[in-house]
Amino acid sequence: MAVSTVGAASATRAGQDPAMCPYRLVLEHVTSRWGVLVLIELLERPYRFSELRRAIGRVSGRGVSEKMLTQTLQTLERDGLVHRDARPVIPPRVDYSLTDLGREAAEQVRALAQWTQDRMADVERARHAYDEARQARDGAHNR
Amino acid sequence: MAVSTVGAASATRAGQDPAMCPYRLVLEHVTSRWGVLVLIELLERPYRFSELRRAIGRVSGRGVSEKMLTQTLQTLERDGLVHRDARPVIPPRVDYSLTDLGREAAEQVRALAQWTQDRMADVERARHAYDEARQARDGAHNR
DNA sequence: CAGTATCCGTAGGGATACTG
DNA sequence: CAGTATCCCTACGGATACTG
Repeated sequence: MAVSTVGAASATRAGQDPAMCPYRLVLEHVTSRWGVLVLIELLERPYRFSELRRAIGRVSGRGVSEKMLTQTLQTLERDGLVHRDARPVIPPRVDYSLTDLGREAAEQVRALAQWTQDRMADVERARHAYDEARQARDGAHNR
Repeated sequence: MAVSTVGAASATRAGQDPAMCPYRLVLEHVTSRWGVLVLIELLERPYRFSELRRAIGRVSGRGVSEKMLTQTLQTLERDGLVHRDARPVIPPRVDYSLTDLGREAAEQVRALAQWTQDRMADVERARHAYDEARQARDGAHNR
């Protein structure tokens, strides 16, 4: 049975909408495109800004824009998940790391990401089955 | 230490970009705004289309549009997480439920949502601290 | 009821240039 | 290096109307 009140949903644009129940906002920060990646990477070790940027955009297509990374980090910092350690040296050096709270979140996110990877085979099979069924249907429809 | 390969990230627009490593796509489907809510609701019990629509948009602001719910459900169905049971009666009746695979995903998502709720107090405190520190800084900056 | 098809607005997010 | 400030565009997602 349900764990408790999680089943109570809300909606509206995510962004800054004040009319949304507060926990949904945090959830969206954590599950956001870059939020997910930032948390997972920081679970490994602390990172500097540009270092993190490169780490995230490692594989395929271009990575995060500076703007988005900044924005993501600020949001997560404000929520108390990420710690920002800016040291007044030249050139500037800023290290980002997880807080205890952030680590808890990151572990859950990583678990989900890991699950996704582990189950990719099943997903791929489901997709092919779906696509073939669809094609058969559309074919019948057109003849 | 890291569980394995999850730390390897990718990027590019989520949508249908073929150049993104496949598991990231599934992760984005699962963590998408409506995907999260659909999975959590369906964990409770099966739902009919409109019923699900209403259940999701229960609390605050307006809920999901038909379009978005349809799209979300189709994506999740294609990924093999949701089962669609369309019965040829009049009026049409379609029930959505979780597959075994979907249930695994949904449980992780619900755990994350639950965690978020449980830790809201900490998050709120962090936010106030952040906002005050920021205001103090900006104040000093302007004087 | 359960969708599909269209039109359309907006803000999410990328690229670039500039600052401390 | 680590950001901020701007410009700009597209695709996410809402509203509406129509179909099976």
